[in-house]
Amino acid sequence: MYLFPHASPDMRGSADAGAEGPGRVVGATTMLFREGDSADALFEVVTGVFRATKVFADGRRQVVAFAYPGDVIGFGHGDAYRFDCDALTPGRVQVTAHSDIGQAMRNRPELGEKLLTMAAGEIASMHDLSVLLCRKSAMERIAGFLLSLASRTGKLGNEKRVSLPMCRADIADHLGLTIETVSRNLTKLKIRGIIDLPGRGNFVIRDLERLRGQAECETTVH
Amino acid sequence: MYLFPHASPDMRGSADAGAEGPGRVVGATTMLFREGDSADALFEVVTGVFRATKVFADGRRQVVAFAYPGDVIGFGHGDAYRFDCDALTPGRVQVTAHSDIGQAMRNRPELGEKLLTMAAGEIASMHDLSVLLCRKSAMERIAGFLLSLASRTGKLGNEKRVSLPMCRADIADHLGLTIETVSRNLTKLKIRGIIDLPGRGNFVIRDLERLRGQAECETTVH
DNA sequence: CGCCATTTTGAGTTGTGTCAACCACCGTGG
DNA sequence: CCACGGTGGTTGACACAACTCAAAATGGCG
Repeated sequence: MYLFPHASPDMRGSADAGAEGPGRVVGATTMLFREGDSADALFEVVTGVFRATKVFADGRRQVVAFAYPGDVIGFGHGDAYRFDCDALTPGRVQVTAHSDIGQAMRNRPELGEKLLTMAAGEIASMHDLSVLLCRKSAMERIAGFLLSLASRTGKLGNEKRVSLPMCRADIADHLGLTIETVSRNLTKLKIRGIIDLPGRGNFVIRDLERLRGQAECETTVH
Repeated sequence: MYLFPHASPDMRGSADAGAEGPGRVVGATTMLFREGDSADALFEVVTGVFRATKVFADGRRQVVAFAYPGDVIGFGHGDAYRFDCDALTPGRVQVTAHSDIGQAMRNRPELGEKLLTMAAGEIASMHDLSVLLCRKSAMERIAGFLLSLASRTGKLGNEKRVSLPMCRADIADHLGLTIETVSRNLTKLKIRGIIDLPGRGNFVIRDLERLRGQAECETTVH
């Protein structure tokens, strides 16, 4: 789910060292990069929410990840970026050129191991993500998604308003569902009193335990 | 799909340096490691086919990957392996202790970048895998799987017999389907004259172009 | 207030899963 | 050599979750 949930303090230190000033300020809908652009920098999200999207020839779209403060975007590409990335909200990103990272690694070989460990963690979480996408029901995916948003914004508790800056289409394309299915399941959670939907762009967890239950295994898949 | 399709010559060189002799010979069904075992080595497949499997508490099973000669297994774990790995056929693996890799990286900092590039490739291919699992129809997945097997065994052409060393359950658990769906779609491909199934453990591509067509976009998903 | 995009709701379809029976292959043992 | 049993694969009937198409409702904004 996260591009880089495992970013280690060392990594962030190196990013800080390589970046100039307080980071780049961007407005909502600003593109950080497009698929095919020369991949020459890492972006660490300082504030705001970003969206990584892959569009296929036949029009199918996959929102690869949403990136929150602390997440790092731009790793896991070759010479060129493999997907688009833009801002869902105004925000700020710390930019580090790839060349600076190579430099830092030559100076501090142990940094390489740190990065490698990070990458290993990322690979493991992608394995998990594959499994989840491939084997979970719509309700499990949506409940799990809401939980992950609450967790990442530090509001994993009852009665706290959590921001939902992405539209239904983004959620659908992230979870491999349609907007109708997303909407229906959100409504179902609301009717059951598990969440509340006070206007667009927000939700409230009313019953965390039951939401967790929905994320587990509502229906038997396989 | 591949655990390590991007293994660079340098990487393999280092593996050779660290391994003793011509590699370890294993029989079919030999376990290389189990989930939870202390993750202290990398395995590069020399001959044979290996299977990486993750089993969940609720019994759901995911075949994370099949590894063919040239693929490397054992990367992307933390201290402990995150899934089981066993041999589908008799084979041979080159073993390199993790400690030797750290050592080599300290001596040759550029090796770290190589490994990092490998890891980046792995992350990218996992992104792709997520997309495929999440958005492709059963037929697209199966046709794509057959194509990838043919490609990896160097038999990507018409009328060549390709080995299919894994059982239907393995294919199903790899592609996120049931054995019945796998079987039905294989039969459908056979009826249409696109493939042939001459006894267990093999298949033949009769019409490569049409198989590619099936892998693309048979039915509209989303 | 009125427009437009987004979201929700409804009705019907369909692909894939489930359950169950059947078949084919293959090694074993009489 | 053949009967047997077991494993793995195929086929069929049916159910249901999610998709598709369509229309109505809501919310934001000028």
